[in-house]
Parts: sequence; structure tokens; C-alpha cells
Amino acid sequence: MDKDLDSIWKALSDPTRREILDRLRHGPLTTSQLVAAFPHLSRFGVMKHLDQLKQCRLVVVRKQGRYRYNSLNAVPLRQIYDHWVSKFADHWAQTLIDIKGTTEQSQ
Amino acid sequence: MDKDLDSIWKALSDPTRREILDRLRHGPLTTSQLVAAFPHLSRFGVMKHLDQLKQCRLVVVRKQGRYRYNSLNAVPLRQIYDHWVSKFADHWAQTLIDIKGTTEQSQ
DNA sequence: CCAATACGTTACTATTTGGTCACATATTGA
DNA sequence: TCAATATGTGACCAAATAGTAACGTATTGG
Repeated sequence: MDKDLDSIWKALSDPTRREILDRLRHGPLTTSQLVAAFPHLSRFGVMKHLDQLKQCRLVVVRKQGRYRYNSLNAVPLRQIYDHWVSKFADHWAQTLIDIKGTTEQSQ
Repeated sequence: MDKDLDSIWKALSDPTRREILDRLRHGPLTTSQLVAAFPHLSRFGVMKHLDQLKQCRLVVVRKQGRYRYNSLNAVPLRQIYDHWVSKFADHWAQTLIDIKGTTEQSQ
């Protein structure tokens, strides 16, 4: 069950991929536009991140001529929330005060 | 800002660690109890996962005699939600219908 | 056609990650 | 004390990951 969500979690674990998703919030971008947004990465570096995001359907692609428009699909995000994060929602209420300081921390 | 959340995402990206958190939902468990729950892993394997969860405060520890009680702290989860996931909440409404099939997928 | 632009892929490398074994420390109770 | 239980750590290994360079394909416009 959670098996399906695994690739989504993996995809989200990388800050570059999260930033890609963030940039796609405001609308689709072509691959080149995304590449330009990450000057410290190679084009293929960005494309590999995009591939992973496509694998788990967080990004969907529409090809138009020589352009490829990448757009955000929030459905997998919702799945993560519904199938996992929401289970801990009760805990949020109970642990509003972080237990920091009252328990030993092993750094 | 998101910098701080990085280790939390990383911690959550592993299915074993997510299962540990899941088991801690119902109350604190000692390290040995957790180890027993993962027969396919070595004790130290489990402990290393626990270490990562402690690093980002998803798990907090209370030492009592020779037992070490690990308990869930949902605060970091809430941070992830508040600082990141919630930004996409509007998208959930807009993309209730998965775009699957209507757009090209690159497998 | 042919050059320019946009995108795709194969092959390779370095680092991180998940995992183990073996050994060390600490607490409890007979 | 001393053995049993519970936990902690150093060293090491294999696989996955993030990244690169270099080359290949496809679409457009002159």
C-alpha cells in the first residue's frame, strides 16, 4: 500500500526537486526554462530530476513542437498526505509543545 | 528556511524510518522493542535509522535505567506540512482529476 | 537543405546511504 | 561480584544517488 508512495517520498527528499515543483506552482515551464533556473546544475542534471518527478507523476509533460511543457500534478502530494501524514494529525494537537528540553537529546 | 527542513525530508524518505514513526504513534517503545519489530534488520541497522530520526527531532528519547524510550514528536511533521505541503493545497482542488491519459507520459 | 534550438540518451564518476560485524559500555539483579 | 540484558560505537562494504561530459535526435525557419 505504502509501497506505491515510496517513489513519491524519494522524489520529494531532494531539495532541487522540491524547488522544481515550487517553480511549477505558478504554471507550466519548458525544460529549458527550468534548466535556466538552476545555473549551478548541468542541463542533464536538471533533466534527471525531472525524470524522477515524472516517474511518480508529480510532473506531467505536454509536448508541443520542439518545446516540452512540464507542469505540476499535485495528486501524488495529496496521496502522501492522505495515506500517511494525516495519520499523525492527532499528534500535532497533543504535541503542540515541543518536548525539547524536557527529555534527553542524543546529539 | 527550507534548509532546516531538509533533514526531515531525508529522514522521511526511507520506508523503514516511516514505519518506525508509524509504530511510535501508539506510544513510546524501547530500542529493543523496535529492533524486534524489524527481524530482517540488524539491531544496529535499526539504531542508525533511529539516530537519523533523532537528529531531526522526529523521535525524542527518554532514558530510564537501562531502557531507552523512543517517542514520536510530530512537530517536525507539522513544519513540513506548514512550510511546504500547504503551499500546494490550492492545486489539490484544481487537479482533482488526474491528468493521466490526457497528456503524454514519458515512461 | 541546413543551421539553430530544444530535448533525449549512453556511459562514466564521486558521494551518500543503508546495511553488517565486532567490540565496548552501562544497568540490573541474584 | 558477575552474568544477563540493553544500549552505544568504530570500521567497513555494497548499492543507490547526484552529478558530469559527450554524443544523438527532432523540430523550426531561412
